[in-house]
Amino acid sequence: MRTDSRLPRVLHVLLHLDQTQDPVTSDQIGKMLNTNPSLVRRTMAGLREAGFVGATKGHGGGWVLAKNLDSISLAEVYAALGSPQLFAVGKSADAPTCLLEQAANRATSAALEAARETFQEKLGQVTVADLVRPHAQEIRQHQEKL
Amino acid sequence: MRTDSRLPRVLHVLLHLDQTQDPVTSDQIGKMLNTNPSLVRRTMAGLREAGFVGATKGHGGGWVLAKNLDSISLAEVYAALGSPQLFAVGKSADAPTCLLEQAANRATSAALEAARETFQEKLGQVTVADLVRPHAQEIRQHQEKL
DNA sequence: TGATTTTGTTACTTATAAAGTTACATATTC
DNA sequence: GAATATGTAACTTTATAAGTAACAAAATCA
Repeated sequence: MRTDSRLPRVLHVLLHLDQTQDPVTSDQIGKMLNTNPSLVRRTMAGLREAGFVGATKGHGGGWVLAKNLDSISLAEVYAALGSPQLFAVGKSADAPTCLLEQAANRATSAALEAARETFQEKLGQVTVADLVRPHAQEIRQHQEKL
Repeated sequence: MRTDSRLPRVLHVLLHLDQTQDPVTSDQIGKMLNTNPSLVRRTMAGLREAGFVGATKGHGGGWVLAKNLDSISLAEVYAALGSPQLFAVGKSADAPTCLLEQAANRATSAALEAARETFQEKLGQVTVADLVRPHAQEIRQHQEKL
């Protein structure tokens, strides 16, 4: 498949929404993302369900932030998108009978799961607001290690 | 795309090759992997170039191990495959001009790169031989932490 | 020598999931 | 009632590994 770019895209959108009070239409967002409004609505749906944004119809409608960006971690954004498939690499089969194949799958899965944990940890340590606060991210991560 | 299962597949093959002295044909390997000989040859090509296996043509030909499995780490196997694309998730664009998009990409890439490091570390701590030596993998990893 | 086996490689098709597109019902505002 | 937006369903496109077919080259066997 193509590379899934929904996470950076919605982060981008959230940062833009934070810069204005007025609702931003899917059409305007589509222009920011170089895509079309329908895809924007589909992609943002998860964030709406999670309560991070609100959408209103009709004249003057559009998307607005419904929560402060410093109270939303990147991990929550990823989850709101439905925790999309992270890896392009995976096991050979779900439940092979061959013991050697099982061993190969176990080792592959173990490395992938460890990587997934790191990914989730990293996302959990950063809020969306941190992204535009230079070095805040590094400081926060350093403090967590103490 | 489909999930890339080359890593567990070639690990599976290496473990099988270790169980016999005779060359194993691509056709026989194809039956183990539920695929066809041509794909086997294509997939194994990297391991041949890396010197992990050898292939001989003609009657009685096929694939044989060219190196001891306890001297091959999973990281080396992954590299021999050409270090395939690990993630299904990625940045929104390569070099966006929007500063907010840059920030979104930076954060996404940072989490992915941290995950990749974990993946590589994990693969580096295990040899192919470890896969069929129960608990050897855990012991080795525990020792590395000391 | 000539038939057979097997790899090495190229070219092409299929499968899968996100991206992209189109269309329209529904809701809100003017 | 006209215009503006979202919500959603259906469909097409794209990208990449898997899968397939075909054949030249090399090695073995009779």
